[in-house]
Amino acid sequence: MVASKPTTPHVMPMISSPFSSPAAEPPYLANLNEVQLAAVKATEGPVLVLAGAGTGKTRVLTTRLSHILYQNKAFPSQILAVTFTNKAAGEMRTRVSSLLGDQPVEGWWLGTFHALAARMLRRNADLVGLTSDFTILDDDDQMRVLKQIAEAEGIDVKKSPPKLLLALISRWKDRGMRPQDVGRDEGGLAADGKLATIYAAYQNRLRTLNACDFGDLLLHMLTIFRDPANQDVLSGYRNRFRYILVDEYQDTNVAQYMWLRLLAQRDNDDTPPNICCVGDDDQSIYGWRGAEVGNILRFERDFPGAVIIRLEQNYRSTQSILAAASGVIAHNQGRLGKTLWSQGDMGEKVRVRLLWDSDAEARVISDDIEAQRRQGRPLSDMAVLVRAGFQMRAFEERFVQIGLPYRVIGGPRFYERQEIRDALAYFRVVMQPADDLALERIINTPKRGIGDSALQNLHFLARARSLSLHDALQDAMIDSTTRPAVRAAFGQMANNFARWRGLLGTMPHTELAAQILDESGYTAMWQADKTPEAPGRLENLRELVNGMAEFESLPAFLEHVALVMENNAQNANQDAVTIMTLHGAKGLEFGSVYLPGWEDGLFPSQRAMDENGITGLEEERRLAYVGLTRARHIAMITSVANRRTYGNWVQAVPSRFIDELPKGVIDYVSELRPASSIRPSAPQWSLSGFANSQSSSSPATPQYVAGQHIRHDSFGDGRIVHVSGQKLDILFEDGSQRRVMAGFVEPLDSA
DNA sequence: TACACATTATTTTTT
DNA sequence: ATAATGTGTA
Repeated sequence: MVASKPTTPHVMPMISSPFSSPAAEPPYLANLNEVQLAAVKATEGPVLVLAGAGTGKTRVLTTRLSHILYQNKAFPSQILAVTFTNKAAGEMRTRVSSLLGDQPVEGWWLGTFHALAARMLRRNADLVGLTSDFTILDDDDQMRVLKQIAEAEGIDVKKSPPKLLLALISRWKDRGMRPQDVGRDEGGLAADGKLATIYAAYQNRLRTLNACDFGDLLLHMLTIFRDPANQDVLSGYRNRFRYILVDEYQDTNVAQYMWLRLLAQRDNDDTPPNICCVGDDDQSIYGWRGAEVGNILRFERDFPGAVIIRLEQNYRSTQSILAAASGVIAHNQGRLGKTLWSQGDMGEKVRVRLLWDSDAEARVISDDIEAQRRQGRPLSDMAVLVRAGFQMRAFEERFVQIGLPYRVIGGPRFYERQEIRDALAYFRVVMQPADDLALERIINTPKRGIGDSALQNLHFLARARSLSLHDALQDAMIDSTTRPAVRAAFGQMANNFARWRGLLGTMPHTELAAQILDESGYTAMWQADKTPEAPGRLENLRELVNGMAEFESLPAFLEHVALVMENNAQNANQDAVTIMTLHGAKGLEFGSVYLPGWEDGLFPSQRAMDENGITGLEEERRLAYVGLTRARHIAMITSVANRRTYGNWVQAVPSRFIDELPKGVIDYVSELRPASSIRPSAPQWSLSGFANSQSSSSPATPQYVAGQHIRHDSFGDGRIVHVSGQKLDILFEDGSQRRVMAGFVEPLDSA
């Protein structure tokens, strides 16, 4: 096999270089293959690099950047490099520096879309009615604002949970739509059809709070860029960025795409922009978050004259793993199409294990991990990749039980812990008195005798005089209708905040932070707390203050917290198995990868299929592809016949993705025996659909045909749309389509 | 206001 | 099953 013809990059006239031109072929270009080299050297004009899994994408990206810098085509400050995660940004920074001989590269615009947009917005906040020290709200804050607004609009927050409203509004923002761009009735059924109104009210509220949510960072920049009155702002950035580089392009949403487009175009000039987007349509797994695969599929049309380079030689996985992954993803329609190939060994077949329940699953996987470890493989080179967070617990429990070191990625985040959020709220009020949300959070934490009614009173005062809650504290002190005890509490708060604010800049910010936590009584509150978590919380607070030392100032730290929601690497230097979600595993690789929970409904997720039909299913399939291609040598897929869901046992059917695996590269073993021999209490159901069990073990099971009406114990009545062996695809009356074993249903009509 | 008790939703995936 | 809410009583 041969790599796809390396498309010759078209040569553009060299732009004037800030430094003198270099001469010899730089050392960092060694060891790249032909296609990779082409991708690195095609620095001018629009380039799309389709990088299959394990084809050396990061290497190409970093080398390309080094190349631009090494050749003095641009100053670092003239490069815009967008990554998907902060971690990826960090990695890029380190690798480019090391390619350039360990020289730190300073001053380039490298970061996530959100981090970069925030940086721009801080400089131009006044153009959208904010000040440059605006607060970036996290999920929790957003939800609270939205809840207040929904309630004010008379919405039943039970029926339309703020979480859902927020998701819908975020989706609008992902598509670059402001309230005025949304039609009155576009909100659908949510919130009694008033979603558009709520959205508008929400945006107004954020502006009063001098706050932004994540989507706003981009949305506000779009608003600024598009206003002819701000042409100079846009021009400024356009002229600055000579080279634009985007990683994980398949996961960009519309707003991000438009932001890029605006930056890439030149004023009064049709010179094609030097924009390089790297991605893989087969690894697009964030559609639910507004990502548009269309962006990558449309690249050539968006950027005429674009060069497309395909990286197809895989350096990561064995032939078997690659074949398995390719076999699954081949079932998707509408791909750009790529053929991964590798010169590697066949390697071991991909193991597929059908097991009784989640305990067996955890046991089988942990046994294998220990076997690998005995063969000398480090635990850090192994990972359990789950579809959903709740699957993690079974593995944690098992690993604890047998004393296997592990680390969970993506669990509850440090900055989402209650005590951390409380502490941050104090800091936020100090920095940003208008931050009502933060003040509300801590106004009675620790208890100060400010209850619901006192808070309502304060709200009332604030609204009457158009003040922030913080400023209303002062008024309340002299307000005669306020009870004296409450008045005193308000007064003390106001004084405290004033004093702390006065101390800003007079002492190291870590010291100030510690002082705030002490003087507010917050630390004392946890010291007095006798619950078992209290010591841990105090420890976290200490860690928070220590962590601040790395930052220049309190605001710089708060910015970091808002945007860099990355997990603090717990026991990072310990040799441990990684447990994480499939989403979290994107971009990583491991020697051995364990893929549990391949059951229809869990993976592919029922919800994905119900909500987005075939599109949802295809995204799930891409997730399967991502999972498999994380593995270098060993991949093991497990599926379980019984899974505990919400506390009770639910039967499951092996994932349809298992059927899609090419038989030749699979080692398929079912450890299932007829149910009766293991669980006398289990219902009369047959496992004959599973491989290697004796078929026709239950002659009682009737034969079904498509079109037949059936009844299912838990899902109700439905109609069979498809029969494949003992597996039935049934469309239930609630509208959901599920795959269930024939043994679980009974016929309603005798067709 | 605070605590004990009852009820309820939770299971996608995250910058 | 569990954690997070809400409700009622002291």
